[in-house]
Amino acid sequence: MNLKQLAHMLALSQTTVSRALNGYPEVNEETRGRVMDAAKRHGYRPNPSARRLATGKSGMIGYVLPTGAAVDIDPHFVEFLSGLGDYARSHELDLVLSPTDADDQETTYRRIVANRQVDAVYISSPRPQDSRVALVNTLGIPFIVHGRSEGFDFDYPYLDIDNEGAFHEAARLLVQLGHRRLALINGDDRETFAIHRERGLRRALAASGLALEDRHVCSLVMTEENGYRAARRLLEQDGAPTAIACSSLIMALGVVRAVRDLGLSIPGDVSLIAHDDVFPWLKPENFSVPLSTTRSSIRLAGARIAERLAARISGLEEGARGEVWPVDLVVRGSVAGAPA
Amino acid sequence: MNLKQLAHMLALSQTTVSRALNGYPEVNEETRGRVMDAAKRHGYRPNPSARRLATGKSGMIGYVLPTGAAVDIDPHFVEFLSGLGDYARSHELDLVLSPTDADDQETTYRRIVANRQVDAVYISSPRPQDSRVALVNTLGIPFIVHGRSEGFDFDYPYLDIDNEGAFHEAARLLVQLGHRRLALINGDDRETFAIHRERGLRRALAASGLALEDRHVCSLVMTEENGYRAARRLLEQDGAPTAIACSSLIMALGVVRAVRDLGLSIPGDVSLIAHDDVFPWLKPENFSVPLSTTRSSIRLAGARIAERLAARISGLEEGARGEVWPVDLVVRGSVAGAPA
DNA sequence: ACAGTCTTCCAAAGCGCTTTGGCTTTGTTG
DNA sequence: CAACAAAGCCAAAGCGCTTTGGAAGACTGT
Repeated sequence: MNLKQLAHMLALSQTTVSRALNGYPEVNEETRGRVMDAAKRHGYRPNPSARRLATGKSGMIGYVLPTGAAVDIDPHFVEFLSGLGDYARSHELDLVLSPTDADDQETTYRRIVANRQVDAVYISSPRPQDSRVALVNTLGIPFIVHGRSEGFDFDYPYLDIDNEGAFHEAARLLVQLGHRRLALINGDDRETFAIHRERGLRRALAASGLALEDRHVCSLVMTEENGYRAARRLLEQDGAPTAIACSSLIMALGVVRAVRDLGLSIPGDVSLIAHDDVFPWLKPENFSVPLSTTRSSIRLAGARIAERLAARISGLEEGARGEVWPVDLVVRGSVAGAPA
Repeated sequence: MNLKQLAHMLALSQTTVSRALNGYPEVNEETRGRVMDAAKRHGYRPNPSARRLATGKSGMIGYVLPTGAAVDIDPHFVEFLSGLGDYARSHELDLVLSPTDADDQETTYRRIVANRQVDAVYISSPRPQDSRVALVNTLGIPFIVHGRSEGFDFDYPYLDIDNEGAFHEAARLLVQLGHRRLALINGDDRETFAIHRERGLRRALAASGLALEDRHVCSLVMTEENGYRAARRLLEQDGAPTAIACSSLIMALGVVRAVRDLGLSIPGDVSLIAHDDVFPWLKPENFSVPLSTTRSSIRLAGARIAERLAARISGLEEGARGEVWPVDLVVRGSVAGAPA
């Protein structure tokens, strides 16, 4: 059942039917009623291929998915996706993933924009002066950055959490508890979120006349194994830290294992705070010692980004609006006063 | 730059240019050369919207993503996606995710097929007599099931791992080591994979005149917390099992925690084997006691499915070919002889 | 009653590609 | 050399929708 047939059986022109269906004003409400009704009765659904050829709109949002033998997709992605789906589901928005060689994302962005394959894109895990942000900004497609880039001479729309504030608060708490030697087990420090977290931690220390020693900072891909390695390295040093801030729950698993292997205890010998993106399958309160966290639901962020992208597509949102969400500090058993 | 312009500057008809570009035989090779050359030089890329309106082919594969407030996307999905991307990346295949109310996937399948939004779909986490499989089969779109359904009067193409064989082997090993009371911590037992694993385990036990007691079987969503709960329940019983087979590495984390909480040890008091889908961020060899596993890379499965879908789209693969991959049993420190 | 203004609808022109059917031109064959 | 086939190319008709530029009829005010 296509427009032509529908129009014919209504004894109307395609124009009128099309307009009636799409809510244009120049059609009699009574006629619109008839059209809507017939459309529903016959299960008419406009052909999206035709519509997109005519309008250039696809009703989809895009994400360039960096892949490659040496590239692992972040498990956080699933949670983000859940959130995106939460919104998209009720708005008939689809998401198209364009897998791309991680080193050549630019070509793909250009392609999907030139081809009008999607109406908007989002960018995740941005770095300072991220070339993707600059590119997409000039390409003129609606977009939102999940996270933040830095060092541009233009503004752009983003949604980020207050990573700096989160780790600032976490560190402040630890310092208050008497800790003097803090350590940071961070994610890839080429990414902005990691930079912000380190900054927040440093700022809190500086406020008390303390400093973060370089040897107390680790920056690694966020796996359990790397958490373990980092923690061992830190804790086996002379002048080992008495408190660790950790950028991920998965790494924290490794940290806990390392602490145990070394015959130490949490929080007796070392306090631990990790960032929690809120996974349904791994909860900080269920760690052998309940884990203190800085918490922010990445799933909610996914939903919000879908919402904002939809708003941008339909022109309801404009300009370079940045949105920064506060992060909860949730104190549980894994922090205590510094050992004497 | 569109076809019309390109044809005009080559002083050829659109027909010929189109045919030259798409490898049709009725065009002189010399002409084809000229066309190809000019196309490349001017960076001509056919407009996919137009092409798909004309051909009905979209160059995308689809996945209906069940979502909802109570629905969590499986973290395995990310690894599967990595694999899919590994193949898709080099073949300009995009993946479109259609988020859908988990209870109403059928509508979405009908929609994406009716709309010709994608050229093929895959289905994951199938259950016996899964309605999605039956539906998609009748809709006539190329598809592959990741996993297996059962109880149909038709065959269908799938890729699955030998879950039954895997858990059969695992159980056989445990029995050989003298274990008499095995337990199973399984995933959602409405899904085929879980049924197959239980079947494999039962079969191995039966071969030695043993049986799997109902109270020794747990079926839960695969989270760390559920692993913990299940293990506690099992191990606090009278006649507690001396060996546990577990369907997921994430649950195994919880099992290990429970064992520790109960003052027991692995493998002294209880042996543990888990299924490992191979995550980059959580490795069985790094468990406090290295974990024995049945191992099969879900990422490779993703790549293979993409490959087969592409083959089906282009007509290279036909019929209801089922493909079952063997599963490795990797023995590490978490299994030992049954306690006396 | 007449010009002017809405309101409501329509015919037709795209959007950019593929594909059908046919027309030349060249080559082959008896 | 006429007859036929094959090779190489083209014009035009879709694919199914949106949108432009009117046109006809109904309504207004004078």
